[in-house]
Amino acid sequence: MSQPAYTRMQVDERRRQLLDAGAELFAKHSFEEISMRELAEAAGVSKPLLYHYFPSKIDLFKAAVSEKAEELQRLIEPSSDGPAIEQLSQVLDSYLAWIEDNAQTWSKLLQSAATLPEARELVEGFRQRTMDLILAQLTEGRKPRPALRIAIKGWLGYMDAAILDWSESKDLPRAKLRELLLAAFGAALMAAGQADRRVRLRLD
Amino acid sequence: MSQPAYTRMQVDERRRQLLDAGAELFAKHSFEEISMRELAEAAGVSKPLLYHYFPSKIDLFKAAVSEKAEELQRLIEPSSDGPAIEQLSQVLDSYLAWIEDNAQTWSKLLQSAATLPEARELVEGFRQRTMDLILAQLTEGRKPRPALRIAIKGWLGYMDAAILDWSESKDLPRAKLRELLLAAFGAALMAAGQADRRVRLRLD
DNA sequence: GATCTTGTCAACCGTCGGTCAACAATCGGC
DNA sequence: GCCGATTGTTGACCGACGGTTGACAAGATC
Repeated sequence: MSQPAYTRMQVDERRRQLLDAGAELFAKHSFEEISMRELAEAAGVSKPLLYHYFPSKIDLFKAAVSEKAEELQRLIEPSSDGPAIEQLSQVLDSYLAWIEDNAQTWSKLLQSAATLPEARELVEGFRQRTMDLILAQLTEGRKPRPALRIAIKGWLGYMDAAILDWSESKDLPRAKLRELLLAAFGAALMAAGQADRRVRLRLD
Repeated sequence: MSQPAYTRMQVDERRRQLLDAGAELFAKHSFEEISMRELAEAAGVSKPLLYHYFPSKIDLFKAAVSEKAEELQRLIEPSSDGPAIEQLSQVLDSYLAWIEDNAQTWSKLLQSAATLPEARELVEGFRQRTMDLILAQLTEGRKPRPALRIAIKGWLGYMDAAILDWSESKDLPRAKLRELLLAAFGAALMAAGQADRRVRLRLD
C-alpha cells in the first residue's frame, strides 16, 4: 500500500532518462514506426509528462538522435596530420567501427531521413561535412569540377551501399572492407580525372 | 439543372483514370505525404468509390507505381548482344534518359521505399535484377566472391548518388555522366581485386 | 502543516486509413 | 417509357495517430 504511486525525479535526471529511452527506441524503429504513447509507456511515464519535457515528437527525436550523430561526427574529424591517404584510412576505420556497434541506429536514421526533413538535415549535414573534409584535402578549397564533385558524392553512395551489404552479410572482415573502400576511393578519383580523356574499359 | 451530377464510366475506364491520377500524385508526393481523401478529390471521385476500386492505399500505390517500375525494368534488359561493355553502355544510356524524363517519380519512389516495405520491394527487386544482369555477364552464373558482390552493390550506390546529384545540378551532359559511370564501374571492379583477373581497365 | 514541484488521469481536438448503410443517377434491354 | 442492374454519392462512423487541457495527487522542502 505504501508503494510510491510513481517515482519522482529531478528535472535533469528525468530528461536524461527520456532521452535515453528515445535513443534506444529510435534505434530500433524509425520515426513513424513508434508512437508517443509507446515511447511514454516504455519510459514508464505518462504521455502529458513526455510532452511536458519535449514539446513535440520531432523535438524528442532531434534531441535524442543528434547526440548519436554528433558522436559519429567527431569520429570523422581527422586527428592525425600525416599523408591524406593515411588520414582517410584511419577515419574510415573508426567510422566502420562505429557502424559495427551502432548498425541499427544508423540504418534507422537513414530510414527516417527519407521522410523526415529533420532527420534528413542530420544525415545531409553529416555528408556535407564529410564531403568538405575530402575536398579540403583534394582541391585545397577550390571549387571542384562537376565530374570530381559527382565522383566523390558517388563514392559516398558507394560507401553507404557497401556498408549496408557488409553489415547485413558480415562475410568480410572490417579491415578488408576498409581496403576495398580505400581502393574504390582512389579508383573513383581516377575515373573522374580521366573522364574527359576517354576511359577505355575492356573485359577479357 | 440537367447537368449530370457525376460522370459515369466503365469499370476499366474508371480504373485506368484512378491509376493515372495515382501515378501523377505519387510522382509529386511520397506515399505518406498524400492522403486518400486528397487522392479521391484530385480524381474527382468520392472516397468510398476509390476504396471500391482499390481495397487499400497500398494497393493503389503498388498498382500505379509498379507500372512505372516495369517500364524502367524493360529498359535495362540488354537488347543487343555485342560485347558486354557496349551492352552496359547502351543500357546505362536509356536508363539515364528515363531518369531525365521521370526524375520526380524516381526520387519519390526512393523516398517511399525507405518507409514502405511494398515500395522497398519494388526498388530492391529492380536492384536485384540489375545486379543479376551484371553478374551473369561477369561470373557466368557462379556465385561471386564477397568483395566482388560488395563492389557491385557499391557501384549501384555510386550510381544512385551520382544520378541524384546530376539530376539536381544538371551541370554535366548525359553522355559525360554515362562515361563517368562506366569508368567508375571498371574502377570498382579493379578495386575489388581484378575480379579473377577477367576485368582490366585501360586508360589511354 | 503549507506550499511548490513533479507527476497522473481522463477527456478532448483534428486528421489519418478504412468501412458502412442509405440513397441517387445513369445505362441497357424490353 | 419503364425497370433493374450498375455505378455513383453522402455522411456518419471506427480505432489510432500527434498533441492539448484541466483537475487533481503525491513527494520534497521549509
